[in-house]
Amino acid sequence: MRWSQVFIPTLREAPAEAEVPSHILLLRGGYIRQLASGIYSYLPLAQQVMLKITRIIRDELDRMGAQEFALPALHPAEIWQESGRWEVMGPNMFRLKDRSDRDMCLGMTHEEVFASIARNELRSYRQLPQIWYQIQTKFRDEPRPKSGLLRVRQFTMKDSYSFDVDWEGLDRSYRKHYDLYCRIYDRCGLRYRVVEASSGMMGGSQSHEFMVLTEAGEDMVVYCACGYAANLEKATSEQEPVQDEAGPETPRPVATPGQKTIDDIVRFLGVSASCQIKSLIYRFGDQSLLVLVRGDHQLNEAKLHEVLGGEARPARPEEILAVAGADAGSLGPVKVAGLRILSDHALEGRRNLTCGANRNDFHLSGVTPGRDYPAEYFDLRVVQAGEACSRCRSPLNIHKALEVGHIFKLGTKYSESMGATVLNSQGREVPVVMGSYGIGVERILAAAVESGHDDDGIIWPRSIAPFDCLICVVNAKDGTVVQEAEKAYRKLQELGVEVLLDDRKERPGVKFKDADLVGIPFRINFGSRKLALGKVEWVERATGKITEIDLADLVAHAGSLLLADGGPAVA
RNA sequence: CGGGGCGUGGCUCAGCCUGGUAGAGCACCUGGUUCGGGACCAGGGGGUCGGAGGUUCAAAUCCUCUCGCCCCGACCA
Repeated sequence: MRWSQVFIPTLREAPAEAEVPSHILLLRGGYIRQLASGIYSYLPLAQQVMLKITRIIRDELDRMGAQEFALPALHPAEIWQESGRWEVMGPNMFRLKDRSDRDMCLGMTHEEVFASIARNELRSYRQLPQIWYQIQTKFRDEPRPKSGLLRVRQFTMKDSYSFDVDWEGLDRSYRKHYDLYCRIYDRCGLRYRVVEASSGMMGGSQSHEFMVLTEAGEDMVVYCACGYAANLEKATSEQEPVQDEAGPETPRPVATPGQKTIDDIVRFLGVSASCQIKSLIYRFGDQSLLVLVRGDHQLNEAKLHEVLGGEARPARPEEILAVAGADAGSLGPVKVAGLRILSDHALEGRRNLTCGANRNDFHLSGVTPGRDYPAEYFDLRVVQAGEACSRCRSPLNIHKALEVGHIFKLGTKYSESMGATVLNSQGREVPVVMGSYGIGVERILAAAVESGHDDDGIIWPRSIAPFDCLICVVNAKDGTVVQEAEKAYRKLQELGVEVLLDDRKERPGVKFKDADLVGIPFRINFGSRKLALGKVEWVERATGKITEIDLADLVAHAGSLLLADGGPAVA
């Protein structure tokens, strides 16, 4: 392609709405434009990248024996009502009515549609396993779209679904996808981690997320040199034992006027945070819960939801007062009537702790769990960096990360609710065991920019760059330069190299700035002075390294460098 | 949804507090000079100041409402 004929509207300055690097650079580089909050148009360069990524995804899935479908994005309400998710999805689902006033929606995901095909068509275990996939647009009315392409309301997802007759089959399909995803992200040039994750609204028994470590990410991942890695929502750790303080051996009220926070009590009573009980009141449905964690720990709401099997929310101030007779800051588990008490394991077996007295401006010291209050124990705390890995006891790391893929063992959740059954080898009717697997295509693109850029612009991994290389006509008025560049352009194209020719009548500085911004991995400079000596410059975008090569060797050089491997591209 | 911020030529912003002729840089068009890291000179085109209502002799500016966008908290690829 010729730059003069491709629409690449680069911007000198970053639009005010962009904050994260990928958003800024994709706008400035002329890749994307925003249509509305969380809705973007992909311009020709971005479309090239999207095609590169989907080509890799297709290639890997097809090689695995998965079959590509194309399902509708527009769904009738019925199938979502059958699975129960018409309600569950709430305002995240784009809903509309057709001309006959029937409820419809835009697909957020396609378990229901695929399950409806499966239940109508799959009859026998002999037809299994099946792996079905599509690369298609998803619509989710996110509460808060943000960061350019990182969280949007319309996006492209590769979603695949496996159907097996039993759980062993699901394990195999799941493992295949796990390995497949690793190959896909490797080929896309991403550095990622696979972490244990919670399944959220998808339901199911086991899931892994594929995470790219980046500051722009919205998740936190916990990982260890030994290979342990988990989403912070799911992560566990070992803790050092804490020395209990000496105390009255029986709960004793202490006046603590105006002292509300854990830190207040540390200063006021000289009791360390690890010897305090943090008491939180939550509402779960129409009941109130008292949730306890150690004073220096944080409650992990995701774990609480897992334990409860549903969403709980923090109680409002007036609810707290009604339930406990005191305000937040003076709450505790001793002598609270009629409340289910859920405690983190870290409080089990401790003695002489300090907590609120359920009376404003008073605390209790000498509180011993079990003796002074009953509790159910669960893992409810947020892991903190530096705590010991529960596998190898090394200190854990925590880093921000962006989720680029997620695989779930769904089990029979959808096949049961939607009646997708087959006869097994014993002739018994059993629900199909399903898995579902998703890749966010735009997120791969955005993650690549987040982890591949410098002050001048984007640095694409070679495998997903919009072009393999750029020929820069440095001196556009020099007829010989133009002629030779055109000749090289044609030769490289014939060789099968995807090359962009910057044939614009611009000054060199403008072209260099644009080239760096757009981020094509290699730039070949055709300049008057060097060309007179029979040389051109081969410039590597990532390093800025310039190699002079003989014009006569250019095609061979490019061919060996750009068409070589076929294996994983290097970022 | 709660909290904060911003809407002024295509882009970045000034002007608003203290009402009185709508501005700058970049981009764009014409001519000229430049030509290896976002050139310079001269001339030119382009804006219902997000929208509606109000106050006023007079509103980009003050008031009310509304829409949009961004950011911070609970969700997800």
